[in-house]
Amino acid sequence: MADNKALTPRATDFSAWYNELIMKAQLADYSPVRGCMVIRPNGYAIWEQMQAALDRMFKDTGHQNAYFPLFIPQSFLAREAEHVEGFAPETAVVTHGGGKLLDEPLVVRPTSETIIYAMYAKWIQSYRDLPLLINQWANVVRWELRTRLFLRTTEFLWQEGHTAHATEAEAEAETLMILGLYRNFMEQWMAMPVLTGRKTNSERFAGALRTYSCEALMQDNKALQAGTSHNLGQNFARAFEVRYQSQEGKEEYVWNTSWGVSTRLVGGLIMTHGDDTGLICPPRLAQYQVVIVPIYKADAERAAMLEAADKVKAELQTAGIRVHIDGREGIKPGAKYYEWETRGVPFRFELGPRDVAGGTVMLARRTGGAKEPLSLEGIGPRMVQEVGRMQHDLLNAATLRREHNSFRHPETKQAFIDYLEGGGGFVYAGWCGDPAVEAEIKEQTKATIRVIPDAEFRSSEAPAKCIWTGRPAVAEVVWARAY
RNA sequence: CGGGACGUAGCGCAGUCCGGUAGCGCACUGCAAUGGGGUUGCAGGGGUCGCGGGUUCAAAUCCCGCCGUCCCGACCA
Repeated sequence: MADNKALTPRATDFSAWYNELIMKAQLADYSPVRGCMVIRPNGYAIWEQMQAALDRMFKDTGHQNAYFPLFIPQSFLAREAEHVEGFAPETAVVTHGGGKLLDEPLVVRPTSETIIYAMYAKWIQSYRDLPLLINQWANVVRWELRTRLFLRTTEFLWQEGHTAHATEAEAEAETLMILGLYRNFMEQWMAMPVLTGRKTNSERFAGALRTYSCEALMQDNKALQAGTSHNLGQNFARAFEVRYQSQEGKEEYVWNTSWGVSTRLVGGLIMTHGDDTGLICPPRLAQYQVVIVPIYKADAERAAMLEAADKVKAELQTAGIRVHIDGREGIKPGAKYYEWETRGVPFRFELGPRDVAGGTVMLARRTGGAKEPLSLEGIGPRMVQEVGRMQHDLLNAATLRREHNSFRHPETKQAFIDYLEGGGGFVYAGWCGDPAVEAEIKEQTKATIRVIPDAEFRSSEAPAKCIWTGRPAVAEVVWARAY
């Protein structure tokens, strides 16, 4: 096991807390290769739960999985001007194979648009082939200078959806549908509230027409871009000659979308719910939703408690609850409690002789509150209810925190600056639409426009003026320092 | 790539100034007791002191070179 000391409190050093939590909960470890990360079983289990939920959602909306290769001919990347400009600086390039210099270097995919649309060009002939809705689960490599476990690593795991449509409207509808799907996943599964909206041009995906994103606010009041969905327009279709014959018999370029979420979400989960004890994993994503700690003295008691635990486990499993019995010997119950709390298990059952005699278990919730004896009668349905409630409570608490750390209608430029420099979260303010102003604000405050928010997130009264220049505002935008 | 710090057991460190048997805490292994919130006791295992060279009877320690890591700045899911 890892060391037994408490974590650095979040208030003391948030970043140290984050790193220590990951080590202590054994979610990941540093690899021998700089910037890379080993995802350990505890961390990978969360990712697997995420994958399972998202994969179901993608399939329910008509997508199929496929797999495209890791290596991309370097020339492919160059075919779309903005794309190559955006990604070339951070690619890893393979120059040798089998001991020989390659005729053409191979890029290790930083994202797969180019190779996928090269293939789509072969597969799509007619409007009858559209829409083409494909997703892939893959690893990608981006040669980052500054890395953080889960949040930004040189190699990371993700899914990337790539679709082709006959019309711009269809592509836009797909882009927005996925944005909503992501939001739903983040709220309902991760219990992580997000703002949705459009990115400004400077934050747009390299090669996209428009980029939309989900933005979450972490406990240190920094924003996390949690997922993006791009309307690629016909940029890649033109670069890769992805054309189809329309119903009217005309040759047209397809309209593409691409969208992705990554293992970064695990980092978002940690920084949304974690506390000074460790991880708090929302029950819907937890590897184990309930851990049973048997309590005993003599050997005879141990056997009886384990047997009772098995029965409880079976009942919970029947109700669809994921359960683990911690029957390890030589570790005191208290030590087990701390360990499972660090790992974020939502519910703990303590099961000892007194409970068995009384037909109860002692329930402890990871989110706090007093321990509570539960009757074994109907324990399955009861825990299903508890899972739903904790899921709801976590989302609620995170939403309240975000709103508490949001600032609408700063009166003056100085108030805007003060809020950001004082460690504030999301600031809603008017913007004149000038990219130079956006850059200047970033320069001075380190904050960027996270998103031009969707209608439901906008302030009831739209700001009339740009917070920086006083010129007429083209939109209300959300500013924050970001990961 | 620029500025700063640091490399000694799995982790955290002391020892380096002033050369002389490689240590401490935690973790780990075994046994026993303990067991409803981080358990004690006893006994153990584990080190090319980042790498290479030099000085010296003798180098973790002094000198030279290299490598690596972390933090701060320019780029980013």
